[in-house]
This record gives sequence, C-alpha cells and structure tokens, in this order.
Amino acid sequence: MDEQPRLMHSHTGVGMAGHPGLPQHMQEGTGGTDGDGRKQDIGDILQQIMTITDQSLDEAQARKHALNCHRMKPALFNVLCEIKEKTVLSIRGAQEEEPPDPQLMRLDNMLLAEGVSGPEKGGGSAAAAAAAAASGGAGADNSAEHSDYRAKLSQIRQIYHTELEKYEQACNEFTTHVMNLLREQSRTRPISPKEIERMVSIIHRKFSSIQMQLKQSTCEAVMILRSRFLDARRKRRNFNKQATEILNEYFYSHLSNPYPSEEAKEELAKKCAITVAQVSNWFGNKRIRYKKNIGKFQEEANMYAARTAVNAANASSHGSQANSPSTPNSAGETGSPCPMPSRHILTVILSSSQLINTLHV
DNA sequence: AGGTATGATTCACT
DNA sequence: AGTGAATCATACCT
Repeated sequence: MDEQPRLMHSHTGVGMAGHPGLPQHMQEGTGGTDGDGRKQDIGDILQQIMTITDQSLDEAQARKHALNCHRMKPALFNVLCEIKEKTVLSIRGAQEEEPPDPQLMRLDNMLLAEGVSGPEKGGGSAAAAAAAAASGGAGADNSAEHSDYRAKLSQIRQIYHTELEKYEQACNEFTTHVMNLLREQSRTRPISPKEIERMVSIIHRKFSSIQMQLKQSTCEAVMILRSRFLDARRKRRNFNKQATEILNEYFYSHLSNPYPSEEAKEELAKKCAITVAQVSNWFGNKRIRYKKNIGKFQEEANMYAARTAVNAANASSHGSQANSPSTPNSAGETGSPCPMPSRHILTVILSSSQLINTLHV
C-alpha cells in the first residue's frame, strides 16, 4: 500500500505546483489547518478506487455508491478533469475550429448546381438545359435522351439523399450513444462536459469526412452521366441513310449555290428528322469537304444529278412538282424540271453538272 | 487495329 | 449571324 502516497503526491504535485489556476477548494488543502484531514479523505477515496476491482459485484456497487456520495468526490473529480484538460486535451485543442474545407464547398456548390442537393427542380438541371441549348436547340431525338438523363440524375439524387440521411442518422445515434456512455462514465472517471463536447465534435468530423466521400462519389457519378448523355460529340450518331440522301440531293441540285435559306433548312430538318443546326452543320461540312476534294465527290455528284433528273422527268411526265424543298434557286440549277425525254435529260444534266463542278473550283 | 467518314465544335472573319 | 477552316471525337469499315 505504499503506492497510495505516491499517487497522492503526483496528483497534488501536478495540480497545485504546476497549475496555479487550481480550484480554491484544492488550494486550501495544501497548507490549511485541516489539510491533513482532507488529505486523508482523498487518500481514502483513492484507496477505495484502487481496491474496487478486487471486490464482488454487489460490494463494488455499494462502494461505488458510497464513493459517489463522498463529500470530497466533486472536488477530486474537478481536479482530475482539470488536470486532464491541461495535459492531454490541450494538445488536441490547437487543431480545433478549422475553416470550412474549400474542397467540400466546391462539392456542395457542384451538387447544388447539378440539382442533386437543394430543392428539386422540375425541368432537370440548369446544366442539362445549357447543354441542350449548346447542342443546337431541342431536337426530337434530344428530348428522349434528356428525359433519360433526368431519370438517371434523379436516381443519383435519390441515392445521395438516402445515404446522407443514413449517415446523419448513424451519426446522431452514435453521438447519443457516446454521450450517454461518457455521461455514465463521468460518474466513475473524470470526464468534463467540455470533453464530451469535444468527443462529439470529433465524431461529427469523422462522419462529415464520410459524407464528403459520398459527395465526391456523387459528383463523379454526375460527371460521368453528363459526359455520357450531354456531350453531343461523344454521342455522335451518323444520320440515317434517308436523311443523308435528302441532304445530298439538295446539295447537288443546288451545287452552284449550296446555301439553303432558313426556310429551306427548316424544311430539310423536318424531312430528315434532325435539327436546323444539324442541317447547317451538315452543309458547312459538306461545302468545305466538297471544295477540298471535288474529285472524290464527282461520282456522288453525278449520281445525285442523275437522280434529280429522273425525279424531274417523272414529275413532269405526271404533271406534278418535284419533291424537293422550296429554295431560292439561282439560275442554271441542274434539277430544274423540263419537258424532255428522261434519257436526254440524263445526259444533258450529267454533262452540265460536270461543267458546274469544274467551274466551281 | 488502323484508316476513313462524319457530325460537332471552335475560332476568326465578314 | 452566317460562314470557312481547322480540329476534335466518335462511328464505321476493312
């Protein structure tokens, strides 16, 4: 039992000499007239604590109760809390109150912008709308894709919120559990409310780092979704054969001036089931590629010229109009209807189209 | 796998 | 705003 005075000494030593801000009740104990009596009290308590594990459960329970009711218990408790505060906990204290994490803020902003967090938007995210506008207006095929996009986005949103709720619930449950545990333990070991508070903040920090991971993976999922659904370049599909033929037919029948008017573009777009912007793109590409390599397109040009001629001949023989979009045609177009036998038309048009081709360099 | 075709994008120009 | 030119990124073909 000679360990007891040593313990005593160490506690009083650290608490009083090393820490001038010690509570009044303990300061009195150092040199007061009843100092010996209080020393005796504390020694008594400590001895009871040291031997409590050797006792039977009932005995220990009774002793615990007796200890809790001891008149010196609150004082000892306070001192031990304070010592703990000034030694172990003060080291961790420095890293508290960190500023809001910029990365977390970025993630939050992005989730908000994409419509994952925050209030649900009825018409999809702003990003989706912007992407739709950028890709040349609302095409007929676009709307289907966007509804698919929205469905997938809301799926992500739902998962995100479910997980977030789960984490929050788990965090609250765990915090309550730990707080109860610490409160319970604070009866037998020195745990100050401040320490409980600190523990709670540690738990919250841990859980918020898990939340950050969730946010990060949600952001990644949204990015992948966006790139898959909204980046038109990635989603490039060749126009169907019929659409290409309609466009080519127009192009080669207006080879001298392959610049469809706005109305003509709209008509072509309608016929081909593509957007006006796509028609413009197509003509832009076609003009430049044709000009760059006329030789390569010669055969194609002849083929379409012939086809247009046949159409024209058929149309004239049936007394009806040709089936091509109305356009501001310039003089000398190859596809103008004329009352000639189709065979003659064919040869004339073939040669005229070749002539135009050669002039068009 | 590599080459070619093709639709989209970007930028400069008018 | 419309266009030409260059370029990108994917689809398609061999």
